[in-house]
This record gives sequence, C-alpha cells and structure tokens, in this order.
Amino acid sequence: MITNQELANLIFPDVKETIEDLEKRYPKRNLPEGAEVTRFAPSPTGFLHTGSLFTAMICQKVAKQSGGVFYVRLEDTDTKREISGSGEQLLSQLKLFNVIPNEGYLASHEVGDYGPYCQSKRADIYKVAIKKLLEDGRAYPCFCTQEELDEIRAKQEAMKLIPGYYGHFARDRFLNNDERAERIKAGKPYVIRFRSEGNHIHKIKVHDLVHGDFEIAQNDQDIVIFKSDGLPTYHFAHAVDDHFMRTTTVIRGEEWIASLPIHVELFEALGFEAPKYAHLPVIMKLDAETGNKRKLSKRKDSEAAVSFFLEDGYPGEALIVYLMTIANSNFEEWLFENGYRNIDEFRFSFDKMSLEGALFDINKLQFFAKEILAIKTKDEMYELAREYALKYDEKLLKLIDRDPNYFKAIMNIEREKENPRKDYYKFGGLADSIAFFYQDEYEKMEMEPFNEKFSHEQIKEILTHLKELSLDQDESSWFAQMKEIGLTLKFAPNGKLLKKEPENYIGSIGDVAEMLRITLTTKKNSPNLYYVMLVLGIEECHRRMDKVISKL
RNA sequence: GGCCCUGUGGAGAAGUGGCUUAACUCAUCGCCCUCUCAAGGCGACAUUCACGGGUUCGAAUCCCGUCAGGGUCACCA
Repeated sequence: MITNQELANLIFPDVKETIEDLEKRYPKRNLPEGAEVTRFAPSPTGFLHTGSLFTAMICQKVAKQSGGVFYVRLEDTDTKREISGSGEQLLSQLKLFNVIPNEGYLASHEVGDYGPYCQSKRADIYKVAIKKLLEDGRAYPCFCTQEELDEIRAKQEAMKLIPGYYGHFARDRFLNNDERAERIKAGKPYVIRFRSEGNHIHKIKVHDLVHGDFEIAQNDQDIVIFKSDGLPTYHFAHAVDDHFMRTTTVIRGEEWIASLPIHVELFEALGFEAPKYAHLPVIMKLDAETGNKRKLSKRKDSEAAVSFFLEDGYPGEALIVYLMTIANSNFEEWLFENGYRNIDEFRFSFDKMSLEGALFDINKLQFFAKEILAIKTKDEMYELAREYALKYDEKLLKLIDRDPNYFKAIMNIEREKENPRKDYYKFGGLADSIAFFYQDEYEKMEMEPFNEKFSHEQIKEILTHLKELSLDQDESSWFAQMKEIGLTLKFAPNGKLLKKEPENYIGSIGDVAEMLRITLTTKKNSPNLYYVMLVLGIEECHRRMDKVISKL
C-alpha cells in the first residue's frame, strides 16, 4: 500500500517547498514588545459594508496605538461571488475614512514582505501546507459528489443528528491510500478535507479579547480545506495566512465565533501558534416588520453600505467618530474633554467594548456630523463641499465654481465665532438650501407665503421703508434701525411688548423680520438675516425688495 | 432544533455587593434667551436594572432556573 508521503506527492507533484521553508521566507516580524499586527481581510464581493468599516477602523487603531502593523489581505477565494473592481473600491472607500493600511493589498500595488496579499495568488503556499497535512495523515481527498453529500445530510436530519461530514459519516476518510490513488489516477474530481480528531462532546476553552473566556464544543467536522477549483476555503486560508503574515490579533465579526473550534484545531494540526482573537459585536438595526433587532443588511438598509454616507455627503470623520462611540463606551466622554481634533490620541481598549450589537443610530451620527462641520473653517468647508460635489452633486458644483469666494462667504455666516452655527451635517441637499443666495436660482424659487395677518399694502409699505436699512455699521445697529422702522409703522420692538399692549401695535419686530426674510430668501427660516444681507450685498437686497413690492 | 453569545430608559451606555434617590451622551418634550432657524442656558424623561427564586444586614452587581434577542450549523466568506 502506498504511503501518505506517496499520496501527497501524487496530488502535489510540483510542490517541493516545506513548511520550514515558508517559516524562513516569512520570519517573525521584528517589532517592539507589545506591537500588534492586525489585518482587515475583506472579500471583493461588493461595496464596503458599514460593519466592515467598523472592523477595519478598529484593526487600524489597535495596530497604530501599539506601534504595530495594519495590513489588508484580499480574500478572493470565492471566484463565483467575486465582483470585479470591488477590491479597488474597498480600498478607496477605506481611504475616504482615513483607514489606510501600512502594508498589504493596496489595489494598485502591494506593500510588504509577507505577500502576496491576495489569496488567489497564494495557491503555492496553501499547497505546501496541505501537502504537509496530507503527509501527516491529517488531510485526505474526498470524492463525494454534491448528491452524496445531500444524501448524508438527509439521513442525519431524519435521525435528528448533527449534520455534517464527521465521524462515520465522513465516508472517504475510511478509504485507504491505494483506493485514493486509484481514483485520483482515474481522474475523479475531489476536494481535500481536514481529518478532525475532535469530538463535539468535549469542550475546549477559548479566550476572546472582547468576550473573555468561554467554552465551546470541540470541532469534529472534516471540513473542506481545498476546493475542487484549487483554492482553499476561508478556514484554511485564515490559519495559513494569519500564521505566515504573522498576525498577532485577529479582529473580525462575531459571526466567526462559531467556527473558532475549527480554527483552533487547524492551527494545532499545522503546528502553528494561534493568534489572539477579538470577535466584534455586529451593528444592528430594528427590523420594521418584525420589530426585532437584526444585522444591518445591505439589501434592506441603505445605511449598511458606506457608499450611502458618501453619496449623501456625510463627513467621513463623523462616521468614524460615531463608530468609535459604539466601539468604546468611554470614547464619548474622552471626546468631549479632548475635542474632535485629536481623536488619534484616544486609546482604544477591547475591555471597553460592549458585548451586544448596537442599533445603528443615524441621529447620533448627525449630531457628530454637525459638531464636526461646525468647527471647520470656511476653506475646509469649501474643500469638503467641492470634493463631494465633484462626485455626486452637479448642481452644487456649479454653484461653488461660479465663485468660490462667494460660496465661502455663505459658509462663513456665523462660523468664525465661539459657538459657530451648526446648520449642516452633510453636503447632500446643500445646493437647495443655499440656492437663494444666487440670483438666478432665487428667481426660480417659490416664496413661502407671508403672514396673512397683514395686507399686501402693509407689506409693501414695510418693505419700502426697510430699504432704508444700512449694513454699514454692525449687526446691533442694523437691528436697532429695523426696530425703529418697525416702531414708526406700529410694530412693537419685541414680542413681549406686543403681548402686554396689543392695542398699541399691529405686530412685532418678529413680523417685520419675517417679511424681510421671506422677501430675501423665500423662506421663513434662514441663517442670521443681517449676515445674509451682507453676503447678498445691499444692491441685490434692494432689487429683491423692489421685485416683491412690485409683484404684490 | 443543537451549540455559542448577549440582556440597565426611545438609542448608545456607566456601573464588578453598601459612595446609586442608577453617571454621561444622543433623541424627544417643556421653559428661558431670541428677528426665524441653528446654537446656548435651565428642566422633564428607568420607584428600577428581561422575569422568577435564592445567598446576604444589604444585589443592577453573586448563584440557580426561565424567558427573550442575536449568531452559527456550505466545495461563502
């Protein structure tokens, strides 16, 4: 009968390297004590998911704050689901949130000594590891067809047994090497399975950086490690790659906890030391139909894809800040003490992480976005807005480019002060809210109705008088003038007085301001009127007032 | 269904046996300020920590049970 060695050579005749060679090729990293090597390992099957950004952000943070390495590895072993170009997109979107790897797959090229960083290019490496397992008798070819597998499963279901390829159900583990060789030579298609030595009635203790210690059933499944397309499955690739890329801490979603026993056994069989694990809670959403929590779903929830925030023009920083509040409960407090400008100095810790998946809260995101945009300078606002407009908003781009300084002036209304206005939380819709500042756009807009309390004649009269307003001094003198004009026409200088002596007045200064506001901006709400007038310029203000007077 | 994880207000949460009449943040609501809005100021919002039992002088905190929610059971990752 042929030996394991001979069988291994039959399957992988070209593989000459050994695990030892690989150990030499990918030596332990020379990093200071405590430095963490983390990785973000997406599969190129679509857009960047909000949960993936969350994971990637934490990976980067952990590596950065420990003086380690954060790298990206493309898990492109599922050729069927792969969407071409999504690898590049993933990287470019990550970059927009300032999550920038210092090693690995970078779309246009690769950086680092532990590559290649695309799994599809690592076939040779996986083969070395599989060959070793074959030689050790810890892996075997399996010739079962899909139908046969289905049959086994049906039998197990009927008998109410745990489904899967294990124990005596693992039919092909009982073949002898001669039979295996014969079938291979006959050209029968096969996969390679791991031969598990575990038993699910035994428990193993595992440690997780966020969940702590817990027990879980040992693996007993003879999982597929090498698919018929010549590529490894996730589990196997994880063990091999994270070992040879010298990852110290594997940070991934909670959905991987269930397969931890497989990974533990794989590392053991390969003779590798397992990395530390951190299984992150999943970001959830309340399902409108069932009222239950569920994972953010790309199909159902627009906010599941980071492109949603990008397209709507949320500042990238805001999403990161928001995600960090979910990641570490003490972050918010830290933020209020230390400010938005030094976020890098915050020290992330796995023990400050909640164990339950947080419900995605767009309100809170918007709150942070407002705060962040409020402390931007007018120039930063210009850059940000233009960057957004360039990609997503043609109308906004035209308005901005017509006169950058004019746009900055609009953005600067009540910005350069202690408590800047917090009007904006995203750039989506900005064009519409500032359109009235532009003459031609203003002409196209429909005015909100004036207060019906006042006749057209009264409004005309007031507007005519308001043309005397001067912007030459400051806001308070402007406002004093307006009060004075109002007073001569029987408008109380404040609301309280009107309430107190309703018989003496026909309205209050508020009514006067509203008329002016609607006239100039078409809206009942706008930024500080004085500054709006300054930006528009007194001539344009008069033009708009004249127009309304003549139209009424 | 088995296994694993989780369970403090509308949301994120602090809390690890007495300092808790449960911090803080968002949201909501009310009042004040005010030319509208935004901001800001002040205040309201959990007699109670999923539920039931137990331990204890004392429990959100420890133990047991129950329930609920989530995850997972592929030649997908």
